Amino acid sequence: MIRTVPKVSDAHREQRREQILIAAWKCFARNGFHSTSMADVISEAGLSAGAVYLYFRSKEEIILAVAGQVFTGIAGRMAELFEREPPPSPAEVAGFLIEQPVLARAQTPGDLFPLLLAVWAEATRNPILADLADEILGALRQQITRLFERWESTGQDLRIPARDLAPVLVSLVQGFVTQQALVGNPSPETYRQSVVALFDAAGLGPAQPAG
Amino acid sequence: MIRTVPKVSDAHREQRREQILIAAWKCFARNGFHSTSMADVISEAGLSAGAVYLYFRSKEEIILAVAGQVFTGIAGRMAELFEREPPPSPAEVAGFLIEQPVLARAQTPGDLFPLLLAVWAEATRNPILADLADEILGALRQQITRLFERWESTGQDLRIPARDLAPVLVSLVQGFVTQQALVGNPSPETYRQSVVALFDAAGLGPAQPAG
DNA sequence: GTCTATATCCGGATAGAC
DNA sequence: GTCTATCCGGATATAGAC
Repeated sequence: MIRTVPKVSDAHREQRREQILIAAWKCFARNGFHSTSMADVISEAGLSAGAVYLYFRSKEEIILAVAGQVFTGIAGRMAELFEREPPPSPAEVAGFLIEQPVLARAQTPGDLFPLLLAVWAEATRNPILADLADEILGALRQQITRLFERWESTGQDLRIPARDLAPVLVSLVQGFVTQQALVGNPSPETYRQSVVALFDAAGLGPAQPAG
Repeated sequence: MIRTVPKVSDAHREQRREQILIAAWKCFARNGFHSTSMADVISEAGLSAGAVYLYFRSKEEIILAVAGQVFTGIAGRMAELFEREPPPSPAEVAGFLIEQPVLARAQTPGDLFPLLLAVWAEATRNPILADLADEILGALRQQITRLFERWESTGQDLRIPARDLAPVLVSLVQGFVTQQALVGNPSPETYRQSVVALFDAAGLGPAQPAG
């Protein structure tokens, strides 16, 4: 006569975690990690303290989960670029990355960009996040480097070592995120256009003749 | 028979404030704003709580003072570029800004860059810092724009509106700061070289013929 | 002017009822 | 599994002696 444990278990558990992470995402985007209290997250999630602590051991654990999603979300859309034929030019890669800095959970970039700044700042202090940042940023650079090399292999001239140009391209995205978060401009369209024009002028655009 | 107030007053007062700000600078660079306690700052300054609160009303006030110095320090070295004759090319401006992101109080960039990320993140939440960021970033962009226009006036072709290219250049600096803070590379030399090469290739270098 | 000691508050995490 | 009430540590800011 042993009653079975409630059947909800697994799916329910995942759903609850998601619910909490979405709430935390919103709070962190609004107020950053440190000005957000557990009470804020709990209230936003519409749960109780006891419930939240059943799914996450600590605030730290929630921060790591959210920050991890933000980080990995950035590199997520890269695969698409590898499928293009012919291989995209550096100008195209740059334009793509600026257009789609992240999708992930954010509906509006207004939510995402300040959160990104918070994650970067936190990563300079939290060893676990620092490791993650190292891994993700390394992978992103490597993928960009490979895309450049593929483009070179079609007979184009990069003029700068692919390995060295990749961080420059990453900068263009990070700087855009930073300026958007700080002052709300330039617009993605204007900025993208300027960057693409710069790459075009440098002979790294789509329509450049080989050599 | 009224005793005069101690003569140290003014100079001493400034010196004490400096002492506290330097201590706060160090603490904030190490641990960020929110993980730094007043006890940390007080201990680093070698003073007592009572003394510190005599010169600053609150932790908030200290944060604002330090963040303000960090922000304004960035735009400080720009004047030098305006004195150069002939006007520097965009490549030269970019190279200069990457070399000298800030001098200010930081002995080593290792101290400065994480602090910069902390300030940027904080500015997305603190209205006073947000205003300051708006002001400083606006001024920086405008100065860069003017430098571009001066360069154009010597018969060079920028190909991109000066006003639109300025944020791109700012990005290249912000992205460098971010990547340095996160993973410690690329080196300033390598990065500067790549950026300058990109601008050169785009016809924005020092030795390009007019037209 | 400077120090020590402390009042006060706030936030994270838990215990135990239901 | 979930909620309420609460504990406890730590941090800011102050009071009062010297």
